[in-house]
Amino acid sequence: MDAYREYIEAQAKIFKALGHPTRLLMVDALRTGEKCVCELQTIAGADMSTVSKHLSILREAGVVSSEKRGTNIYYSISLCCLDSFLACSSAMLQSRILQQYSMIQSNQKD
Amino acid sequence: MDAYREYIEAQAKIFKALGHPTRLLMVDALRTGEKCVCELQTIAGADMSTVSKHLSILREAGVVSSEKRGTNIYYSISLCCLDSFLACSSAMLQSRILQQYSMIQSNQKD
DNA sequence: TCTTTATTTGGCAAATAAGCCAAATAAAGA
DNA sequence: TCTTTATTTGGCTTATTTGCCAAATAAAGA
Repeated sequence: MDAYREYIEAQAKIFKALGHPTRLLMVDALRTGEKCVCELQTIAGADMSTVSKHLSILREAGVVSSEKRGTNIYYSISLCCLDSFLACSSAMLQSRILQQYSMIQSNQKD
Repeated sequence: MDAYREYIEAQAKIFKALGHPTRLLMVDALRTGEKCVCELQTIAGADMSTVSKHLSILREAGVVSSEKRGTNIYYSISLCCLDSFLACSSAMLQSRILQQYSMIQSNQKD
């Protein structure tokens, strides 16, 4: 049962890494292809050191990987199922909004 | 662009809810079917109030939903794609372990 | 109505995470 | 070699989260 605990913790680490707006924003941007830290800084709109720390959290969780090329370090997505993750959670959010909307409708509150 | 920010934040909230060992453990247990809070307490091995607070985080993120029946409140999974989430992240963890293992092998460190 | 049982809430202390500045590193170019 | 540029690390403060206790709630049963 201890192996199970470790496994749960590793899995939680992945979700936790994705569970921060700035990190998710950067990961979402990486879906169109790799980007260097400076590009990600512009996208995130945060201090370079903050961005760097967020990226290392994502890297340690296995969500992204980095490669140095020339002067820059390029980050890209390494969690293969990320697209389906995001598609799924996005569908869920959308259906929730529709549900709320229909509740408002049936209550005639608008 | 502000709607996008909101959207990212809502999505991050889902991941954040799953990003805690105790919460993920409970969610994983719920995959076999609904459970009352007291059952989840036994599984989590934490104080009842702690469990209750974790459950409300999961509920607010839309991961689980609750229904009162008789004396108890039963929680069940409402995030439809949870199974594929977990299957995917688990496959990813497994491949990472295999990768590390083959690295150890090729370095003859064991 | 009074208890009991199941669950949530309030409040607080301890642990953890975030974000910024300054300093370190590392590699490329002059 | 000395600068410059890109990125990471250390350190510190502030904000957030966690987890427990005690108290509140709510509904069922005696």
